[in-house]
Amino acid sequence: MEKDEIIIQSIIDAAKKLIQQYGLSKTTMEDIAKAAGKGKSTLYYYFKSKEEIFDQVINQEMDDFFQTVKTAISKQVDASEMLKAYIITKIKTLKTKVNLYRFAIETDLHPEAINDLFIKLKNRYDNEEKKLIGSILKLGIDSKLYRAEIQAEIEILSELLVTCVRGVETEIVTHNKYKTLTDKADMLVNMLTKGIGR
Amino acid sequence: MEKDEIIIQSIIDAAKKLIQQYGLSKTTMEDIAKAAGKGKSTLYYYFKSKEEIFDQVINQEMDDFFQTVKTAISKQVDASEMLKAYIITKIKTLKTKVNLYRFAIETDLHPEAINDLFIKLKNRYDNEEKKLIGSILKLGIDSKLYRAEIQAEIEILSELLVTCVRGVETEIVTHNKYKTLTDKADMLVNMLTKGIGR
DNA sequence: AAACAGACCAAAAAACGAATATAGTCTAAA
DNA sequence: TTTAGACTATATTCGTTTTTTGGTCTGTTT
Repeated sequence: MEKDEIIIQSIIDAAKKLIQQYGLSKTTMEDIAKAAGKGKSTLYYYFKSKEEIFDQVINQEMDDFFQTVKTAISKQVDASEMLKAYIITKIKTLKTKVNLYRFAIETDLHPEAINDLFIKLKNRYDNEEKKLIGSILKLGIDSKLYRAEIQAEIEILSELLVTCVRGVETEIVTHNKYKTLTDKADMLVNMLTKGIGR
Repeated sequence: MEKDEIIIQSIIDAAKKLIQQYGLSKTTMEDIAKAAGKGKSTLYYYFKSKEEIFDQVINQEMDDFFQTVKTAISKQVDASEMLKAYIITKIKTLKTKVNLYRFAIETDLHPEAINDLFIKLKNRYDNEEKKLIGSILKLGIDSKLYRAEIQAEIEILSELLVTCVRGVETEIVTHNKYKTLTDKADMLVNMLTKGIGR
């Protein structure tokens, strides 16, 4: 890593820690500067605004999140197991992140600033997620696990799956129903593969 | 209808209209009284608090909502068609209600009062919805459309389906993706019955 | 009594202005 | 090139006053 990259990262890390402790709105540029052992104006040498720092913090967290899910998927042997791993890992990781930022969520959630943030994140990662699921389905077809006919509908099916998992996600995270997670994941994937019809 | 029932309903109707126009928090007891052509204290003769009036308004709307969905389901010939009708009618009806209360949602959504409301509604209707889906699945099994084995998992499967539909709901309502509604409903039910495995 | 109105009150919310904090800039020094 | 610190204009917080509002009480009409 270049020297200035190290400094940039140390600033982001300082901001990350402060956001976790105090929330977005209570974290000031001076707090960050002090925590990073720099003067405030130094931050403006590396970043053009407060928002840019926050964006980077959030992007790093999201990338980390996504990476965790991808790694879990890559360890599985077939498409159906991958889908299960996707659901379970995603929700578990979400839980730890929510826990990490639990205080920040409490203090910041009401202002609509956070709402804009969610929209930004959704636009950014929704598509990647669809593509990820799409590639798993494709793999399932190629390995003869899934019927070839679904190839034509793979796009909308991926979208549907992401949406369904998001429903499960919301249910589980907002109502603390973690016990049912693996059951639901198994059932969803079983239903998906075998169907309930006779 | 009894005379006092008529008056009670007229008060509720007045409140309903005002809530749609101005939102929960901007609708005062005096507004309601004036709109109903009564004095303020008269409202307290029929209702014990403002909250009680609002609860009744919301309950009526929810019952109406639920009734619309049930009616649509009852017109279908088999379980799978019922499930499709459930998804489509629910989301369409939701859309019209959201539209009706669009202004109220705008002005009221931030305060956490509305959050408590959602929790109340969820607790109240979630279970009814699960039972509804459960009964459709049961019907599907009885009519040999669905495999008998799923009988054992009917509870958790209903819960899963409600959750998935809620995901689709959120996606469609918050991102105005109404065009994809019937496609998604068809695909979800097809996936559910036939599965994608080979 | 049943159904209502209007004055009334305490408590909550809105309005307002002063004090404070904060994002971002500028200048200069290391 | 990198950093600090003083500086400013704007946004936020905070304490105070004023207004609004849910709810009660008293009394009047039906």
